[in-house]
Amino acid sequence: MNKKRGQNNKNNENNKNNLTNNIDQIFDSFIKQTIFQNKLILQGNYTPETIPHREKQIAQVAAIIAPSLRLERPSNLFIYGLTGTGKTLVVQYIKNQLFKRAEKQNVSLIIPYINCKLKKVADTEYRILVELIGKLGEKVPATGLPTDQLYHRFLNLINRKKQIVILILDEIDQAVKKIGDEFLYNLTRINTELTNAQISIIGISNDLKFLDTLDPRVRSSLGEEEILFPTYNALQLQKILRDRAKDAFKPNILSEGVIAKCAAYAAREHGDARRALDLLRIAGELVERNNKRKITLDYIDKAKQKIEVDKIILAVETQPKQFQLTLLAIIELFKKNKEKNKIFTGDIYNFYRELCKRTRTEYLTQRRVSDIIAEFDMQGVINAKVISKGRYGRTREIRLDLPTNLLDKINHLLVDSLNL
DNA sequence: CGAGATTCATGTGAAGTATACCTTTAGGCTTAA
DNA sequence: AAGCCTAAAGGTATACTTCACATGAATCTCGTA
Repeated sequence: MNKKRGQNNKNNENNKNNLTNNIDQIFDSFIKQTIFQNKLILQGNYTPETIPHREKQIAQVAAIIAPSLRLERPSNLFIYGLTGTGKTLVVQYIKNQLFKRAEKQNVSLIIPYINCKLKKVADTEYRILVELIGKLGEKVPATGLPTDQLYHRFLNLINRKKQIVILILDEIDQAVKKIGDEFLYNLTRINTELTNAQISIIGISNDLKFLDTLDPRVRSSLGEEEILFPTYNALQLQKILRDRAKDAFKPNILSEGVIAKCAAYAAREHGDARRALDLLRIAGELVERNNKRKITLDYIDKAKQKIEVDKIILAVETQPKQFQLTLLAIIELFKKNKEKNKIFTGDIYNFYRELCKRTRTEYLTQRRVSDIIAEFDMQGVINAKVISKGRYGRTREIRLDLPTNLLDKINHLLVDSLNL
């Protein structure tokens, strides 16, 4: 991205009248020389026809929710496994199949899918309900209504006729971590108030120990059935990649060993298939951007770097202003005293106050900043631990395990977006 | 020298406040008979 | 008189503040060996 911008600038300086021409050229080269046959196939939300090495899990899930086709309530299901092990994919796949079948048999099924991780979309009980009702085709305000009224609306909405609702809650551990497990209890209890419809819940979690942290009541009802998704090994990853690459790229685009390398990288990170596919896709995009016709091994490395950078950059970019200021304070402090490698809340807060003064921004209290730091920790941007320094008090010890070049990038990004 | 008290800097919980937004309601205005 | 619009009243969620108390190991204190 940066590279492209740089080129544009240069052209711009050379001859402003040529600008549209140049853009045209860029577009042209994109259209003509694509090495992709169907890039969608490599994208994260694509559901392929077959899912290799997940036959057993598919069968299990299908067996568990099959009763819905007879309008019987399926057991609640809890699915867990590390990221990129195909949990969401399998569930989506079965959801589609189930829909087809339900249509044929004239059974009324509703299967809303909600990702609880999305900040500002579904990270409170209220917002999850808003999202849920929205999926059912009804608009509700983003604020202002009592939560239990949302429950009532939801209830009435699905109870209008005899039907089964299978609620899919992805990244459920994130939501519970943030807002507690009470909403799950409420959801599981809805059934007792439903006369026509029935609801069951599919919870998906990346956290293997998540179920243990739940309130026993919730645990027993949510975990009526449990399925573990094991990680893929390198060989399985290769098969997955090969299957998808076959249709995604035009022939003769991949050099020898590209797939193996992608698979090896992903296998090293607990067999994350999504990661492997991203690697392949990004590598392809990079190749295309450089007007080459062949994905070579070194592009995989480039793609790997780009993914890591992009992921964090995106996370940083989308933060609210106060969060950005806090993060900037953390990063600047780290750059200042590199040798120490750890900093404390108090230092951050002071520096943060200074930054606020510089940007003429209202500053938040330390109480709030403390919570913000805790949130960054949860998001995995920083690494914080509450420690006691004995006589010298108690604080969070914050570490930042990011490569320096990335650090600088974020730094610049923040400085830019905050107008410093 | 060691057990227990003290201390510091901030974590953390609860309650309160400001803001933005929602629904309800009542009054006022328009309209059409 | 019926219908519609508007503004006020009363309510909620969320982000933040204020207040108050909790934490936990380094350090201090003081009695004892």
